Amino acid sequence: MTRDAATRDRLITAASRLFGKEGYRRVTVREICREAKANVAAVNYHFGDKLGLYREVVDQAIAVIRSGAAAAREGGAGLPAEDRLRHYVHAWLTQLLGGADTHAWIHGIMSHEMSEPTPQAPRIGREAIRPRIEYLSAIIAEILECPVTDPRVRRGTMAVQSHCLWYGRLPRIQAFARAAFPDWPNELADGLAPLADYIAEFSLAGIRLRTPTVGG
Amino acid sequence: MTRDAATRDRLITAASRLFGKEGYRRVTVREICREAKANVAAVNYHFGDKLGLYREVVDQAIAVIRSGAAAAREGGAGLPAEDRLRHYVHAWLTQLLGGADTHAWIHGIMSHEMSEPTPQAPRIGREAIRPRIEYLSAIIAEILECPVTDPRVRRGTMAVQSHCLWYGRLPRIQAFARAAFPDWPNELADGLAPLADYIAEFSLAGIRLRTPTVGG
DNA sequence: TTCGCGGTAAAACAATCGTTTAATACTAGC
DNA sequence: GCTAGTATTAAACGATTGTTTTACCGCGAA
Repeated sequence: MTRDAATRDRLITAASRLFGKEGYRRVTVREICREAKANVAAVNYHFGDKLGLYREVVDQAIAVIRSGAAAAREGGAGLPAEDRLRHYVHAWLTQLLGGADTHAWIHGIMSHEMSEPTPQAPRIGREAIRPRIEYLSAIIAEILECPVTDPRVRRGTMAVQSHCLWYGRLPRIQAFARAAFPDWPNELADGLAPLADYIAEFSLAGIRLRTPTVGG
Repeated sequence: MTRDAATRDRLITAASRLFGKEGYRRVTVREICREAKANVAAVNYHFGDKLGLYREVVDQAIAVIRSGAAAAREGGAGLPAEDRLRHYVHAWLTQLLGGADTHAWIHGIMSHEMSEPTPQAPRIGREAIRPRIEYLSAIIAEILECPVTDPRVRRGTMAVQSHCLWYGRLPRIQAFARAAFPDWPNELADGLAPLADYIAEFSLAGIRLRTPTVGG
């Protein structure tokens, strides 16, 4: 690895952490370079411009997400649909909240892309979110014994998605909650297994409803 | 109403819309003044600084939210707990997605405060979110026939909250979804009643689970 | 009228942003 | 050991940000 690649890597590492934490817009090039111990011009030299660096970070994020989705797919192979959903929720929450060495920055980027999209947003939708949605939809369609085009499949998928992504922003949510309720407990005090179980069972109960969704 | 109050109001109106759409940070003072047809110095003259204007906008947002929560409380008075939850979901989604004359900007502000907090975030937590959480928690505790301090109440509340807030960002979500699936349908094609019903029934099914949440 | 004052306007302020420049330090190839 | 090309550095650039300044306008009171 040449000197070049070293600072290149340091820049990507720092940028990943910062972009994940604060979003593309809020992070400054100077901040990245300070953390990477590189000169201010390093970003433009190695990546053309700030968006070029971000594009590279998004590349890595997409790759990790896809491999994670593939792992979840393989890990659940052969299991009945409901167990595959339980497995999926577990795997995703682990990826989201798994600890210090986790890829939390990735979902930080996706979360920020949701509230403040960059030119990379469509790519993230196509290459990172789509495989997830397709996998989850197939599980739910199997549970409901209906085609994946059924509206209930889409809504059930959104329900699981929203629940998991909500807890993916747990630190921020708890900061808010503790402003309102000072003794709000730490949801992960007993690890994330109880939480993942709750989300899975809660979702399964809702998905299993076969009644048409019109009216009360 | 003096000339002064007129531009003051125009500034608040423009700022509410823009802050709700883009968040505090991303909106510029010049942008607000251009939309309000006021001079660039008007913000500093009337509100001290940009944050003072934002504080005033947040004041109004909190007032509207609290009155909305009070209306939902009264509208559901006397009903059984499950119907109160259905009513609550309906009312909230209406406020979130009700149309052009709605207060969507309010939840835009809250959504942005979640991913990019400002100094106003704790106040929003205390004065806007807390009453909501307390009301919803009381409903769920009644359904579960348990004290509001039970962890299942908190998790059930978060489940409803996450589901509703997810659809509160429906426009952005659909933009993302259509990048991945070009023919993603419009969830509100038949109005928001079917969607609200789905969310309510989905949530009730999950909440009704009495089984302890540990293990599978 | 003249004065005082709240409101508005144009211009400029300092700070910060992403980016560029020009010079220097380093390394590989002959 | 010299050269060519790459990587790094300090400094500055132009654009944009929130804010301040200064002058001006309109209008009721003395």
